[in-house]
Amino acid sequence: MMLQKRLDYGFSGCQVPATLCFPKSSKRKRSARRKVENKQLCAIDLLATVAGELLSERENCAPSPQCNEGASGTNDTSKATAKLDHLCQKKPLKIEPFDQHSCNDTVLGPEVATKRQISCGSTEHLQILSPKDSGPASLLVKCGTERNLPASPKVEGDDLTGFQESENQMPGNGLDINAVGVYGMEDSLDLDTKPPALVSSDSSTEVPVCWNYLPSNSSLPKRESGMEHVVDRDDDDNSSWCTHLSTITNKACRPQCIGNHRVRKLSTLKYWRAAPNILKYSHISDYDTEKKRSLHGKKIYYTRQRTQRSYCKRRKLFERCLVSTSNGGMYSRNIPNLCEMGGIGVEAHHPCTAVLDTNDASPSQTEQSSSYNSVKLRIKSFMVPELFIEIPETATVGSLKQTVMEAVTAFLQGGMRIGVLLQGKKVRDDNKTLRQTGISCSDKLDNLGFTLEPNPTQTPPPLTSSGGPHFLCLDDAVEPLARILPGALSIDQEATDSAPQVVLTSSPVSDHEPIHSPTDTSSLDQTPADKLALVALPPVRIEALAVVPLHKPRHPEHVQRRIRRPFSVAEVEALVQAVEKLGTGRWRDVKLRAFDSAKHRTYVDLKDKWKTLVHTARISPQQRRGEPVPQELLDRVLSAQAYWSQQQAKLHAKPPAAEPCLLL
DNA sequence: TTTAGGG
DNA sequence: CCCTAAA
Repeated sequence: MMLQKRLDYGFSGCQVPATLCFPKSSKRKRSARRKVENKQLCAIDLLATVAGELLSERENCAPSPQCNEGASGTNDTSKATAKLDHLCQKKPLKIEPFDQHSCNDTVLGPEVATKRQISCGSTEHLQILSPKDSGPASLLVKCGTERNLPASPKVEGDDLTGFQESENQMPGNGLDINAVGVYGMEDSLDLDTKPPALVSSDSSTEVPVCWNYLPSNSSLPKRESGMEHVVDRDDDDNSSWCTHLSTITNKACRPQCIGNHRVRKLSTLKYWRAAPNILKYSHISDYDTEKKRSLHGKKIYYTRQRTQRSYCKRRKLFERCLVSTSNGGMYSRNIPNLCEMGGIGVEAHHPCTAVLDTNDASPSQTEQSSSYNSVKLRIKSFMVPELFIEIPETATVGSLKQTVMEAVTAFLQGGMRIGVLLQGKKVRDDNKTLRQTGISCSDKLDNLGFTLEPNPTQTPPPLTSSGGPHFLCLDDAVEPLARILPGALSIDQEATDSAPQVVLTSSPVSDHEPIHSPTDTSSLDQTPADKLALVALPPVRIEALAVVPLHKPRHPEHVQRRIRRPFSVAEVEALVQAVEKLGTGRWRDVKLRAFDSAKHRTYVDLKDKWKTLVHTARISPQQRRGEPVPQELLDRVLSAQAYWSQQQAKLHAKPPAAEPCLLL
């Protein structure tokens, strides 16, 4: 155990690339609409098809001659589906770790992980790739007049140079299976230093800005340049657009201005905060988080405020790297939480904006344009839920791949569903047309998001992978930081620490936080179904859903926001009891007394909770949200608050006075 | 590190 | 929950 460091990989989601568009099955005339609805796939179903195929074909993957010929123009989504099926069946997925610090998308070979500096406490990029050598994988579904342009090849060279070079520059390797260049949008916007944009001389193409400054232009073989050959002319009359199963870093390296709807320069600091749940590295356990904090200092996760003023060269180098990845895919923000398995970037293509904007046009107008009136969405990727993997440092990259594959496979066994979010609200009625739903206007398309959801009717996937030395588990909604350690090490330090601890009070708040073993079902209040339901968290209000670059967890240096973990009534009870006893100014003692074994509750948390409790108690019950706290408890909160604030006032009044007695 | 308070 | 200032 001592000799074998383990690698904790937190996956906030794997991205499964996909692109599709579909007709807007909505017309003014009811009959027409019915016709459309009957004949064409509902958008949601189509999405499900895509996702399902992408996710299920991994088993049956016959070699494919090619799947990369451009799709022929058609409005028929059944053809589109067929195309998707075709693609999916022929394209097994692969799991590849790659170097986040290089634009090469360098795929690691089967070397030992340690040789690649995939080391403990760091996070490496992982991605789900389209199959190697399968050619440009286009999931493009033709709609309207767009044509499929040459897709970019995926680079899978063995050149590890970038990686190696970066090793000394980075505070650590990021293992980030999440995808599209989300790194440091905010950073990028604020830094003056940007890598030179590498712009192709080919007017019809744009070569992404890449952070490794590899020479790149369109004349170079794309397989060497490691960049996508992006053709993107949304505004063309031809509505030409090219999509592909792009890889994560490829996305990350996309040019800054590739279309009005593609890139938003947003200060993601704001959105980061606005969508903490999806942004955070929530798979990292508190333990890990705290470990990191202690390692790097508690201020490391500030973004620019800090990085700008106080960081060393290494830091700057890192941020330089962030810059060029700043324009990753567009992703929905304010997705409720990662337990809904992340958002999916959606891009809107408007072949005929005028039509889209003429919802109030006369029927004839609408009718006339209806054939041209389709909704084109580009789903850059699907995300699978967070996974937590622990793997020996001596494990090979190959086994890492295998482990990740098993994790993904295990999850996918349960079946998937697609959720549609429009402006942050879940669209539940599958029978509505897109137009009825509002998925037709350009502005709303920007607010469209997709989630992958586990099929609730399926049995949860096994928590452990079969055979291998690696164990993995799904993050569950309540305990998103769950992890399972390999073999005999299934009790980690934290468990060891907390297990023998004696809770001073009969506090119900012992820390059941991480799942330390597959058999640990002792978590309070949680049924297994709850644990595996990725939407089990309490409903989260979603404000305006907008599109921002996918916030994949950023560099591990940027410790992510912690998971929100609402206090249970039992915890509130314990807190109230402790505060009654100790007062409102001794949060550390409160923590020790009542929450000592709840590692995820800090004294700051308790103080904050008390603050909110007091507030809750003072507002009307109608205004309260979340799990209702018994009025009796709230009353106690108020009285304790009153009492202790009075005591505090007395203390201030006459300092020499003795400490107030614990009357309660 | 803790506390206190604003965000 | 986060972030900080101040103790």
